[in-house]
Amino acid sequence: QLLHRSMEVFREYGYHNTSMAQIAEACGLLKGSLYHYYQSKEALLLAVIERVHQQYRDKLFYLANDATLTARQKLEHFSNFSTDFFGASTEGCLMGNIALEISSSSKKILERIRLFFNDWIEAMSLIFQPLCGKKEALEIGKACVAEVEGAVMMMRLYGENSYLLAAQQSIWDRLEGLEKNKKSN
Amino acid sequence: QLLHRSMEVFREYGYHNTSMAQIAEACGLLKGSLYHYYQSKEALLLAVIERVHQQYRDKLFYLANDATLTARQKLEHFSNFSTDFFGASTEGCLMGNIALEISSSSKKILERIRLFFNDWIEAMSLIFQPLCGKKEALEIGKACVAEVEGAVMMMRLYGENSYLLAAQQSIWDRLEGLEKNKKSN
Amino acid sequence: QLLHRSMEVFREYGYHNTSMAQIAEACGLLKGSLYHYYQSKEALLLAVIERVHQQYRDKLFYLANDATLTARQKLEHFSNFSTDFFGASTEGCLMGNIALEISSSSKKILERIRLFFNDWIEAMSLIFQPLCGKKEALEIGKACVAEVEGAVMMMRLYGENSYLLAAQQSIWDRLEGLEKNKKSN
Amino acid sequence: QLLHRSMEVFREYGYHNTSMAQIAEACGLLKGSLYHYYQSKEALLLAVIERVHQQYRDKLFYLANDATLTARQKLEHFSNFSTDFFGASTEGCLMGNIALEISSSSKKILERIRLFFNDWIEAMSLIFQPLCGKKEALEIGKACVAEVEGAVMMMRLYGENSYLLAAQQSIWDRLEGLEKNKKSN
DNA sequence: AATGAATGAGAGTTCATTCAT
DNA sequence: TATGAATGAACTCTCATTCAT
Repeated sequence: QLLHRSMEVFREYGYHNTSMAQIAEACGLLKGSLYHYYQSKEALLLAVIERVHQQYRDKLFYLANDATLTARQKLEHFSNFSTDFFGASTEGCLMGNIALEISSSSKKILERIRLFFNDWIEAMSLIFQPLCGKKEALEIGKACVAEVEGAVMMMRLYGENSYLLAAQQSIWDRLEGLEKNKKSN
Repeated sequence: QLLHRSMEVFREYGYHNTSMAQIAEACGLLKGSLYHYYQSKEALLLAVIERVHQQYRDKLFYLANDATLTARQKLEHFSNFSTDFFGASTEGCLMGNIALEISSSSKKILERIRLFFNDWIEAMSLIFQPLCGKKEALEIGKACVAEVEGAVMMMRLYGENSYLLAAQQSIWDRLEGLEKNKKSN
Repeated sequence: QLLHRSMEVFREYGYHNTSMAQIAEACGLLKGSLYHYYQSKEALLLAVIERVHQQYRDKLFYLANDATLTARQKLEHFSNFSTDFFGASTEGCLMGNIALEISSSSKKILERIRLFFNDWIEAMSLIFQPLCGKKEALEIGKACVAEVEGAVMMMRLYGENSYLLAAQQSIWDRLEGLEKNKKSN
Repeated sequence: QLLHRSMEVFREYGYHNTSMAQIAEACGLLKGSLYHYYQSKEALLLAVIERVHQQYRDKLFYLANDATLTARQKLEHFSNFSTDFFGASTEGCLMGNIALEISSSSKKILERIRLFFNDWIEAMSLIFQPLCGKKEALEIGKACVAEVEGAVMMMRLYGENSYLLAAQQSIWDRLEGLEKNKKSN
């Protein structure tokens, strides 16, 4: 799959340090051939981002809306997904990696990545919403996403995944704190 | 100051998306002239990183060792420093920005950046060490650094600094949790 | 009609600045499909040139040989044709446009375009032959063609057709000059 | 001289059929080096055009304003210049060659070339102004320029310069016609 | 007859780097 | 110390052309 292979290359090498020839090679093509599918490197990245976002939506974010699941169950899914997704390699998160280096060169890409994080944050906040106010839930959602991204960044830097586990634990702690709070009321 | 200007450019545009001409212009030089000071782009980045690390050491990290300060006082300094340092712009953290994009292309730089984070983590853990075990303090230090970096990443992505404040609050919460724990023992 | 659409594109954009994809699009095809009709871009241009030449022959040049027409009547036809043909747009003359840019890259095309101009010059000279010597008529024919081409070039440059009218007037003046000459003999 | 060599290449091969490598080779450089002087191919062409225009101005057009010269003397200069300039090769006129092929791709260049022709037309009309009305002189100027350009185009097409001589003769005829007219009044 | 995936050469351009001045 | 000309490799992208379908 062209987009999947491109994603892997972009995630590992970043945007500016990835050449079309490199991507083409990873896809078993010549660099000129890529332009048959995407009209530019930026358009290719955009398509990659959209695909990744779609995957998150289809496999993860939609669960946040599922009324039959408890907060714990939802968070369980989110934790597992993160572990599977980020834990598979130490290349980190495509969205995070790209976001940092692209923000100076392509507003279009940056905007697109923001949409992804908006969704993620919203999903996280939906998990916490039953346990606290809407506004507080949003703040927690933002904090959780930032925490995971920070952990993934450190994971990439050090090539080890203990950070990721710690971040997940921290999120569970938040949940438990809120649960305890609620009961005591 | 050549290194300071270079730092700003690298932080904003990243490594691969910054050209020597751009740096030279920011320094009021022509690109050929840069090679009188540093023998390559990588060497220049290395020097920039060293300087930034040195600044952190001289202005912040050394405080963690100061036996006359309480944990709260130390954390106060750390918070203020972060607010001043990262809050001044939304370009984020040079070390974090570069770490993500460089990890695939220069092991040397990556190693150097790890030294910085090692120091930072150690400093953070020294703050918490009086309140808990050494091992736990280290885990907390790692988590705090990851949390701040994640917040700074989101700050760069969204162009707003609310994430940074939340991360600092979260760190204070950890401190207070430990303090309460200790008293109750 | 494939050749007609191709002609329009070549006339507007020239040879080197026209891509097969552009031509294909103008013909409602994909670029690969063009190669079912013509084996190369050059062959396509050649066919276009031949078709245009044929049209000139069939609609205009043959009149120069018509013994039942006077010089004035012939010139009338030529004037009207030019007005219709070149006046319809300000894209100029395919033959002239291509001649200038192709002369360095394809002798074959150049030769073919010369055949067109040879015919045109001969036709013009046939108009004037009854009024002067054969040799002089040839010179006049060459001058007339050059004058029209110059005018069409300026028309393309300035996007206005006053030049064309002036050139036609100048040709009429030549005719009238010769007629007066002849009568006075 | 970089601009001179570039002019020769552009004149012979046109704009789109000339590569930067070709120009560089003609200048004894590598293609990348050209960008030290001009930031793009278009900018280089623009500079070439400006230089050629300047040469015409300095060597020819200014004469049209010289009140100490008669119309005949001025025209003499113009004829000689044309003979020298266009007669030296059969590559034709840079301005005309480029004008035709560029008009579809660069409005900027086209506008610049118009400035050249505006000057030329004005100079020609200044020659004729003493002999007729201002408005008529302008029409004559336009016609003369078109005639020369048409001749130069044919010269390039056929590789012979008889057309140029005929065009110059035609211009002299116009002058003599006006002179006769004036005397008879 | 027509498609569209794929090619491979070459285009314009950028850039880290060198070096004579 | 600083310049700026020059390099050569690499980059993104284009395009005429081929070919299996």
